[in-house]
Amino acid sequence: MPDRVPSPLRLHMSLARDLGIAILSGHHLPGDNLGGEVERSGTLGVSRTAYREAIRILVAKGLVESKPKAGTHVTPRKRWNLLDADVLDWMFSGTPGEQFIHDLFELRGVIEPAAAAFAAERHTTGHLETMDQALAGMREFGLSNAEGQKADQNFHTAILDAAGNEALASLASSIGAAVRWTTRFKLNHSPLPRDPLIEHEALRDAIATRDPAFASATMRELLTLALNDMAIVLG
Amino acid sequence: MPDRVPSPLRLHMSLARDLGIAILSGHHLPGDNLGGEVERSGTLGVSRTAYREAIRILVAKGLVESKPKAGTHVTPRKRWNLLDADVLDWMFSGTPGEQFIHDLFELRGVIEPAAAAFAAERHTTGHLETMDQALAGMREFGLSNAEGQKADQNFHTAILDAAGNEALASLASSIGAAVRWTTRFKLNHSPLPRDPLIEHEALRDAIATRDPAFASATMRELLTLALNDMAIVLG
DNA sequence: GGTAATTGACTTGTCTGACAAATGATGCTG
DNA sequence: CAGCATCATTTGTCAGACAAGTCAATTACC
Repeated sequence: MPDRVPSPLRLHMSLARDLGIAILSGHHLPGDNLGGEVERSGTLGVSRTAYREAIRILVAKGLVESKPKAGTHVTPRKRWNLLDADVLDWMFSGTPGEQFIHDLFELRGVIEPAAAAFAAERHTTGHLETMDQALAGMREFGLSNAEGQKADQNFHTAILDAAGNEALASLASSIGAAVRWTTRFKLNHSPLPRDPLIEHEALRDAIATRDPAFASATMRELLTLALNDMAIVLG
Repeated sequence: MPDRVPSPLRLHMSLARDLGIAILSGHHLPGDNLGGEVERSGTLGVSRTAYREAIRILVAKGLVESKPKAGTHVTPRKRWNLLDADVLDWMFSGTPGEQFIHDLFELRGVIEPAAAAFAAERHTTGHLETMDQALAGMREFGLSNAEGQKADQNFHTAILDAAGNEALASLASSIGAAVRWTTRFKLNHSPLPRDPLIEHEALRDAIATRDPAFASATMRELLTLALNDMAIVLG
């Protein structure tokens, strides 16, 4: 299977991405008017149709709202779906604010230990297998390349999955973004990043023993270490 | 200010809503093909433009995906943004599955105690005022009408807000949906629902004392009682 | 003179019809 | 039988028009 390169983004998605990034990066502030559809689509050199579809996407993600005569305005930050997969992607395409990184990790600290506890109670052999495959991937490729990073992400997703809670599982993409950011950030700032494989294996075993409190504590440990690594680099 | 009635949904949003509900209610299963754009927009009696904008919204929320020649397919459930405000609205416009309700409350059980702890540490007087206003609303109107239910929701949102974490705050709409459902459900099934005002006031005071552990425990208590109420009604 | 209803102009919303681009399926070729 | 070229179908994009909505100025009326 020749690694299907993801088909280039459609125009409307590409537009939504560009506008989304412009908003998330602070280039357009909440309350700002993006200008009329005809005017804006004109300067962008695209049809009003494509531009409107892009706006519909942004509206769906809570970044803007548009009313007749009033135009398209950036919504207050509180209304943004910050945990949406695309929004996080757009956020991390640049350099997100330090505060937001902190918040996202704090969310991890809330979600993942709880998920680990549930996973300890409810996991099936299938979930363990997925986790083991992910660990094997991390072991084989290391975290310095895309394959290994994907494996890391798969490991954390598998735990959310094993927790047997759809609402929690919906946060997998958000957590995944944080996971990706961690490795990317550490690789950029630290020449020899500590290999977190041991803690991951310990976590897997903790879940396998079906001891919720133990699994939760082990997850907390893993997150603490990950956070320490970043704190050290940040100074 | 004469209570602006929310302008009727635009056609594309209305279409997205209808299709979204059809998907969430299981009328269209994951993998199902929604049919071609021309065909479908024809039977719905709308233009392809409006139909396409509706599809863009559903794509943005992860419910469907469309590729040339392949058509528009419902995505696997795992890809759905179940915590999106609109998706939850659509979900609760019908009768959501019992398992999902359970999952959502379990998520509340993870998020809200943690948020209460953070709120105890970080809240400002402004947050306390908002909470007090919400409590006043609950006291004045009761939970049997829209005003009071809104106040209840505002109270919980204020706590997520006071936690000083944007990522957590993004879950406000999801939590809010669960809160709305609780009261609606209890009112429908129990003639004299227990008034949860006392616990809310206790929670407010717990947060005001700036004792994270205490605030967290009080929140857990409130949630336990709410869950018990529902369990009793469910039998 | 001030307030409320009316009109007007501008912007988003919707429709129509056409062409471009992508892709799954078909059938050909080695 | 595998791989490749072709084709037909469907989504993607474009252009232009009209409908519906909303804000603002203007007018009418008290």
